Amino acid sequence: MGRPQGDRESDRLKYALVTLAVPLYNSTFTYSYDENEYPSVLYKRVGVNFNHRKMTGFVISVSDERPEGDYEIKSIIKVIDSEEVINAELVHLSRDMSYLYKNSMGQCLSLMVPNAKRDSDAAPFFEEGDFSPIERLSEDQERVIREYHEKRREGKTLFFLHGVTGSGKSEVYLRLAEETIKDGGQVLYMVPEITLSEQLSRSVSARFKSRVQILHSSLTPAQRLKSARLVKRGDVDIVIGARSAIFAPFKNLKLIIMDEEHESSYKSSSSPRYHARQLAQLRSRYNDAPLIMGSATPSFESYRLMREGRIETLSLPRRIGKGAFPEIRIVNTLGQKGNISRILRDEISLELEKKRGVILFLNRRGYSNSVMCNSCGEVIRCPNCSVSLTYHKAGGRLKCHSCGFSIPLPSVCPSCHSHDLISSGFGTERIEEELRSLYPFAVIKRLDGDSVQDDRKYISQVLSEFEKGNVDILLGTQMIAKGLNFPNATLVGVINADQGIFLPDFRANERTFELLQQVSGRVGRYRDDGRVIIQTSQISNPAIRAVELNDPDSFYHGEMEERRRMGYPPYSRLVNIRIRSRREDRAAGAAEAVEDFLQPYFSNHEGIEMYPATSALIEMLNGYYRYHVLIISSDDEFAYTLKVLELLRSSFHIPSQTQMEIDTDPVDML
DNA sequence: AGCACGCCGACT
DNA sequence: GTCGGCGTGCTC
Repeated sequence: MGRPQGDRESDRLKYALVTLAVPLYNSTFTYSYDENEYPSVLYKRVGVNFNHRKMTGFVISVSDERPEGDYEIKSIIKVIDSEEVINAELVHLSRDMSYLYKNSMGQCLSLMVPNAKRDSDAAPFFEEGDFSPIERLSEDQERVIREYHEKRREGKTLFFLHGVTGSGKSEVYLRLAEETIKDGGQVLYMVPEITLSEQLSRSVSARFKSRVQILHSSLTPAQRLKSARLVKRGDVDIVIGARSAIFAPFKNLKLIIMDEEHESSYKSSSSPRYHARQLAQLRSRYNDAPLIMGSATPSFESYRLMREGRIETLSLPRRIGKGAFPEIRIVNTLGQKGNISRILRDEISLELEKKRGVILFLNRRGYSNSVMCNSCGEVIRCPNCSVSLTYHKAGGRLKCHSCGFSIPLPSVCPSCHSHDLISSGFGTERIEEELRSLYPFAVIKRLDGDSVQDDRKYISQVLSEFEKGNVDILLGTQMIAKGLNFPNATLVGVINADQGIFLPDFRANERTFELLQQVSGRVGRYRDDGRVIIQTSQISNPAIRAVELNDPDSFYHGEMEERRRMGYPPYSRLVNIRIRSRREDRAAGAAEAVEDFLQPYFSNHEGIEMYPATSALIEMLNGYYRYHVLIISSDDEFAYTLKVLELLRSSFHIPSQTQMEIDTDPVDML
C-alpha cells in the first residue's frame, strides 16, 4: 500500500485511542492529532469533542493507521498534561478492573488520576513527626521475617501476617519496607481510612525521612496530582494511603503492604465498586511484587486462602513485652433495667477511683433510635428513605442516618397531632447523659460522627487529652474501635453488642466478632491487667462466645463450615445487580427485565443460582426505589458469570429513568 | 451520562 | 399557537 504522496501534513496525522469516563460498554474512541503540534500524547489527558460536548479523556495508545470502520474521526482539541499521568500498568489494571467490576475502562481509569486541571502549589511533601526509635525485634518478629525470606526464595508472593493486636505487625512491615527500599524498590503501604490520620503515618514518615508520600484525604486534587508525579518519577520510596492509594503510578513497585486487611473501607461504596485487596493482588502479579496482608481478624476470604495454603501464613501469636490479653466478661442484659449494668457501673467507679481512663463503646449515635406516637403508633420516618429518624437531643432535631435529612423535633405527632410522643432505643448521646448523672464529677468526652462533623481537629484533641489522663470516660462509636491505641486504658466496656447480630445478612456474626475483637484489642496493650466488659442479650451467640473464651479459631472453623454448607462466600462468589429509580414501578420493571435477560444463561446452570428480583432491604434511599438481583456462583463458574454479565452490559437496554449498578463481591447487601 | 431530536398535552 | 415533559438514539 502506497502512502499518500506530497501531502506532508497528512504524513504527520496520527491516531490516538482515547478513553472517556462514560458508562458505555465501549468507552474508547479514536481521535486524530497532528504530530508536529503534539509530539507526545500517550498516557496524557486530552480535551476532545464528544457527542456535542467537551470531555477530557486519557490517551491509552497511538497509531499511524486509521482504524477500520467508516465513522468520522474528530481531532484532539488540546493536550492537558506536559508529563504523562498514567502508565501501561494502570491501563492494564483498568482493563482487568473493568471486566471484574463491570464499569467502562474510562470510568475505571478516571478514578486513578486526580481530576485537577493542572498541578499548582506544592503539596506538603512530608510531615515532620515525632522521632520513633527503631525497636528491637522480638523473637517472633525475627522468626517471621526469616520465614518471609525463605518463602520468597521459593518464589511465593502472597503473604498473610496473622497477629493479635500488640504483637508488633507494624515493625515487621517497616523492616520489610526498609529492605525493599534499600534494594531500590518502591513500597505501597495501605491502611484503612481511619488509621491514616493517626499515629502510624507520623512514625513512618519519621522513619523514612523525606521520601515518603502520605495520601491524606485532605489533599487537594492538585496536590494529589503533584504527589502522583513524584511517585511516577521514582522520587518517592514509600506511599502510605487508604483505598485509593492502590492507584498510585509506581515506577518500580516491589512490595505491597495491606494492614487491617479485613477492613470494609477497602471496598469502594460507589461504582466502580472495586476492592483494594483484589486490585492489590492484581498489581502484585503484574509487578512480581510480594503482597503482605495483615490482621488480627482476617477476612474469611483470606482465612480460606491461608487454610488451603494458597497464601503463606506468618504468625505473631503473642503480644510484645508484658502485654497480655485482657480478661473478658460477658454481661447478660436480658431482664436488666437501664443501659449500664450494675457490673459495668461498679467497674467504672473502680477505675475512676484509681484515676484511670475508661473507654466505652456503642455503635449507634444520636439520643434515641426512633420516635413513635403513643396514640396512633406511627413511627416518624424519613421522607426520602425507608428508615426511621433518629432523635439528636443536642440541637433538638430528628435526623436520617441514611441521607442526612433532618427536621426539628415536632411537638405533636405529624399524623394524628397527639402530644404523646415516645422514643425507643438509645444512642451515644443518651448514654453520655446517663453517665453524667451516674458520675457527675467525671470528665466525659463523646466521639462519634456527630462530634466530628462540627470540628475535624476535635478527634485528635480528645484523644491526646485522654492519653494525658485528662479525660475519665471516653465514649464513642466505630471511630474509637479501630486502629487507635490506648496504652494506659485498662477497662473497655461495650454498651450493647447486639446491634449487628439481627441483620438479615450472613456476615452478621463475622462483623460482630470482628468488632468485639478489635474493641478488646484497644485495652492494655502493654500491660497485663486489662478488662473488657461486653453487654449483650445474646450470650450464646457464637461470635460472643468466641470473644468470651478467647477462642477465635473455633469461631472461624464453625463459621466457615456454616458458609460452606450454605454456599456463601468465601465458598462462593456473589454479584449483586442493583436497580434504582425515582419511580417504584420502573425500578421493579427494570429489575424483572434484568432477571428475564439473565434467566436463559443461569437457570439450570450447575454451580450458579440467581435469586429473583426483589426490593432491597432499604426499599427507598435518597428518594430512589431500589431493587436487586443476586447471583451466587461457585468458584469454578464465576468466570462464566462474568462473561454473561459482560453480555448484559453490551446488549441489555436499561429502561429510561432507571440506573443499574453491578456490585461484584458485595460486602453489604443493603 | 448527557445531549439532540421528535412527539404529545395544557397554558401565557 | 409554543413550552416542556419524556421516550429514543447516539456518541470516534
